[in-house]
Order: sequence, then C-alpha cells, then structure tokens
Amino acid sequence: MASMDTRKKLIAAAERLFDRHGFTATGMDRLTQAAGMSSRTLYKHAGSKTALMATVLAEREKRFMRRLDVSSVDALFAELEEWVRVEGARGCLFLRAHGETGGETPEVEAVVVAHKEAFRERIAEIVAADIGEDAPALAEQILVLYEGATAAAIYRGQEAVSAARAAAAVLVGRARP
Amino acid sequence: MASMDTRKKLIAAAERLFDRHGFTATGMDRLTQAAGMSSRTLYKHAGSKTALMATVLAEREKRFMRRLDVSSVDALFAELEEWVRVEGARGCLFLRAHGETGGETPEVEAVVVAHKEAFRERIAEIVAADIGEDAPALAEQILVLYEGATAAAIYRGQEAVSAARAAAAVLVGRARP
DNA sequence: GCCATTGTAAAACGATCGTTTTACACTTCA
DNA sequence: TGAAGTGTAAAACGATCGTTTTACAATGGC
Repeated sequence: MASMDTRKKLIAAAERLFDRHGFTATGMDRLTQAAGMSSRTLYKHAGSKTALMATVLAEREKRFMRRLDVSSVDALFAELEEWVRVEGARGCLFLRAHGETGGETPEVEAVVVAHKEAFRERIAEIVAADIGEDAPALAEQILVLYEGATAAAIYRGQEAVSAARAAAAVLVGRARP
Repeated sequence: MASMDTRKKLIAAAERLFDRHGFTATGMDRLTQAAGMSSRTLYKHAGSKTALMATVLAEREKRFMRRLDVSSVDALFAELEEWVRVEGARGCLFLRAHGETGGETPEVEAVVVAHKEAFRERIAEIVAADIGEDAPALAEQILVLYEGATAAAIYRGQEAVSAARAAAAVLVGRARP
C-alpha cells in the first residue's frame, strides 16, 4: 500500500520541519515540497495543519516512549544521551508546541497533556523499579532533571545530559535502602 | 517625556502577548490594540517585529538577572519560586524564541545566546559563593535543575520548583567542605 | 476492460501577515 | 504665530498564510 509510505513520508517531513524551524514558521507549501507530494494529497492525509501537528506529536510520543522502556534511572539518562546524540537537542517538542499555540489549540493540547502525564508516570515507575519502592518526591526530582537536561542541552549539548545523569545518580544512591 | 511611557507600554504589552500566545502567533494588529497605540507609533518605536522581539528579550534579561542577585543556591531557587508565583510558568522565553525562529533570526539569536551565557556564568558564581570554591561540575548540575524547574513548572507548577530546590540542597550539601 | 482509488500540477480562494502611507489633531517652544 | 514633533485613525501595500478547486494521469482489484 503506497498510502502508508505517503503517510510516513509526510509525518517524517513534518516532524523534521516543525522541530527545526518551529510549527507556525513552517508553511504548508514548504511542507508539500519537503514531503514530495501535492497539497491535495497532503490535505487528504493530514486534514489540516492543526491535525498534522497533533499527529506528528502523537507519533513522536510513541517513538519517545519506546525509548523509556528501562528499569533504572541511569539507563533512563543513558537513553537520553543516545537521543541527543542521534536527534540533536532542540528542546521538548511537546512543550514547544504548547508554547507556540499558547495552549489554546485543543487538538494539540490534548496530545501534550496526555504525553506529559504518561511521561510522569513512567518516570515514577522507573524510580520505583530502581530503588525497590515508591518514591514520589524522588520521582519529581528525576523528572525535573530530565526536563532540565532536555532544555539545557539546546545550548550546553551533551554536557547537560551528563550533569543530569551524575546528579540523578547521587539522588538515587541516597534514596536506596 | 511621553515617549518613555509609550515605549514601556509597548514592551510590556509585547512581552505579555509573546509570552502568553507565542511570538509568531501574535500579530501586529493585536499588539497595537493591546499597547493602545497606532501601528505608526508602534513602528516608530519598535522598528520591526523582529527588533521588537529582540528588545522584549533584552528587557526581560535585565529584569530576570536582577532576580539572580543572590549568594546561595537555595536563595536562587527561592527567587524562582517567587517568579513562578508572580509571573506564572510558561517556560523560558529565550528558549521559546529560539525554538520558534529555528535559531535563524540573528537579532533574536544574539540576545538569546548572550542571555544563556550570562545566566550560566551567574550560576557558577552563585555556586562558588555558596560552597566557597569553584565547582564547575556542580554548577552545571544546578543549571540543569534550574532549567528543569522552569520547564517542568509549565505542567507541574510549584511542585517542580520545590523538587529542584530540594535536589539542589542535597547536591550542594554534599559538595560543601 | 473498467471504475474506484490515489496520485500530481497548478491556479485560485479569502484571510491575515508585517509594513507603509495618507490625512489630520494636538502639543510645545522659539 | 508658526514650525517641529508626536500622536491617532484608517486605508492600502504586496506577500504569504492555510485551504480548496480544477483538470488530468497512473494504478490495481473485481
């Protein structure tokens, strides 16, 4: 089925442009060109620009969450190092979408909120698996370190991730019975 | 001089709209209305939208840096708590500007880079003042915690700042001779 | 062999973008 | 008194926005 290739090409091109140049700054003509398809085909698959944004974020959520299938905090940050190495560091695309839309676009906002909630729960699970018990306060600290590494890596690169990883090791070590 | 009031009103209105709705999504007509002036006056003072963005960021940098006039890491996060309480949490406006423009607008990029470098140096000074010696690795961790608190507060609120503050206390305590 | 389906190329839609212009009113100080 | 400066209101600029339409070609399953 060629429509699956078309859809994949479209989402990949859209994610790349949204991530590298911003959502609002990326025009649909630029998108059709990058995706190698006519605007008619693009709109048949995407529906609208807003829907495309939501779809891109939903697909990214899957790809991101797949990376979070770990059972220790150190492995969590090792995965983030890998992510930054492979994809570069341009900040959390979900928070960027939230910021660009002012949180006023329901289709986008729903995906962002769902992602952040799933992300938070996954962090709590990883922390619990690592130290052998629930530790909500520690989980919140690890979440902050993760967000901080993601944001700071924009201008500090891998050094930010390494620092977060080292700090997390100290905090987890202290909490382990 | 009335032009100073006009300028202040313009920058205040622009900062508010850019922060709440995003830079690109904020149109100039919306700005003229919010600032209570004609587009002719606005352009006489601002020059262009890009220049206005750079000016807004430069003014925010001053206001932000004034808040960082502290000599302990705990006071640093206490100030951030106050900032979030007063101004709310919509993420770092500098990183958001960088993201929306893809880092491709030199006027904006210059202010962002200058701010982040000044911010990093100030953190290093505060950490050094706190523990009595230079500690670049610890400073990087505190910077990551600060960025993380700023980002996570968007969806976690003050809890993110409290967590960052607690984590920072542990890391600084460990480093203190 | 035919008719959905799925695609392309390109013009055109009205709306809105950032910006400039036109025309006019109010100060303020020489 | 009058010129310079600073402001407003509103129309208009060309460009670009997201989206739809028109006209037509290639494909593949019944």
